[in-house]
Amino acid sequence: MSGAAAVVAVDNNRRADLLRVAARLFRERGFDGTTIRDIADAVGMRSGSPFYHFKSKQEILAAVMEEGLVAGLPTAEAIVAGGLAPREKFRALVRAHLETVLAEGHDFIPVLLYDWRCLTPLLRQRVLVLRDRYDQLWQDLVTELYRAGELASDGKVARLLLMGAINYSVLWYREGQGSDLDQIAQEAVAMFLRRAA
Amino acid sequence: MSGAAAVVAVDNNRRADLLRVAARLFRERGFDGTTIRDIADAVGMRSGSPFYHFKSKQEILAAVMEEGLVAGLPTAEAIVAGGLAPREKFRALVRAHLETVLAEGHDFIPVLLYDWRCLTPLLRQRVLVLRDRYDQLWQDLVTELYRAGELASDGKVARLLLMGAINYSVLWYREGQGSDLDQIAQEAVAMFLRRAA
DNA sequence: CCTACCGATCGGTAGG
DNA sequence: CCTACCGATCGGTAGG
Repeated sequence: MSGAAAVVAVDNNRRADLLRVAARLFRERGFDGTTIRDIADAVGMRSGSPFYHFKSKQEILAAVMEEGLVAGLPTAEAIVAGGLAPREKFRALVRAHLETVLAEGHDFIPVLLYDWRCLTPLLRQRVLVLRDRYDQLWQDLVTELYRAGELASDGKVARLLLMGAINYSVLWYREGQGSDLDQIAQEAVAMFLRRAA
Repeated sequence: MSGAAAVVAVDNNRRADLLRVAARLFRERGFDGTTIRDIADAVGMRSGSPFYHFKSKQEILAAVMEEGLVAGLPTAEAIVAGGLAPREKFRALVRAHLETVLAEGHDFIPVLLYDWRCLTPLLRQRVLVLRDRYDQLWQDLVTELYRAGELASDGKVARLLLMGAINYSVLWYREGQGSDLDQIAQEAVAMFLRRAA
C-alpha cells in the first residue's frame, strides 16, 4: 500500500467521522443548537480543524444531507424499479424508509427533513438535485398504487400526506418502546392501502 | 375606565405582541436561530425589555406553545364532542387542524411541533399537560372511526400516522400555491377513511 | 490538523 | 420599559 493512498484513506475517514458525528448532533440538538466545537470535540479535534475539511458549518450541513440521500437512493430505487406487486412494493419502500430515518446511526435524512430551513438558498438548490430524485420515486409509486386501485388518490398532495405520516415518526419513535419498524410498516400498509378488488 | 385597568391592558397587549412576534420568528428561523434582539426589534423594544415580561427565552417558547394549545383546544373539543357522523367529524377536525397550523398568523402549534426538543425537560412537562389533552382528542376520534369501520387501525401508532400526515404540511404548504385547506382536508378523508359498509 | 486569536453576537442583569 | 453593560460563546482565520 502506497503512502499517498494511506493519507487519502485517513483523510476520508476523518471527513466521514465529522459527517457522522455532525449528523447525530444536528439531529439531537438542531443545526443552530450545535456548535463547531461540539462537533470537533466529538471526533477529538480542536475547534478550528473541521474547517480544514469543510469550508463552513453550512457546508457540513449540506454534506450531511447529501450523504443521507446518496446512501438511501439505491435501495429505494431498486424497490420501486423491482417486480413486486404494488402493495408489497409499498410495504418494502415504507419499511426501507423507516430504516433510513429511525435506525441507530441513521441521522442524515432526519436532519434533511427538520433542518432544511437552515440551509442557505444556494446550498438548498444543490441538495435539491438529489432530494428531487427521492421524492420522484415516491411519486411514481403513488401513481402505480392509484392505478392498481390500492390508493384513493393520485398526485402531489397524496404523496406528501403519505411521506408525512412516515417522516413524522422521527419525532415520536423510540427504539425498544412500543411498535418496532416492521409493525409500523405493517400498520401503514393496512391504514393507507385498500385491498384491490 | 380606571388607570389601573388601562395599565393592565397595555401590559397584556405588549406581552401578547411579544408572543405573536416570537411565534412567527421561531417558526421561520427556529428557536435557536432567533435572538431576543430579533424579537425585541420586531415589537419596537430594546433588547433587554422582553425580560420584563418573561423570565427567559425558554419561558417565551413555552408560552408560545401554551398559547397555541389554549387557542386550539376549544374548537377541537367541540368537534369531537359534537354529534356529527364519524366521517364528517374527522373531516371537520382535520380541517380545523389545518387552519391551526397553516393559516396566516397561526405560528404557535408549528413551533410546538418542530421546536419541541428546544424545551428544557421541566418546561416540556408543563406544556405536556395541555398537549396531552390535544392528543387525547385525536385518539378518541381514532377509536370512534375504527369502531365505525372507517379506519383500518386503532391505537397510538394509527393516531401518530394520521397526525403526521397532517402536521407535515407545515413543511410543504404554501398559501396560494397548489391545493387549499379544504382540498387537502378532502383528500385526507378520501385517502385514510374507508367508506363504512 | 494545531495554536492562537479575532470581531461579532448572544442571553441576561443592575439600576433606574 | 430603557440604559448600559457583562461574561460567555460563536463561526471562522492566519500561520505554521
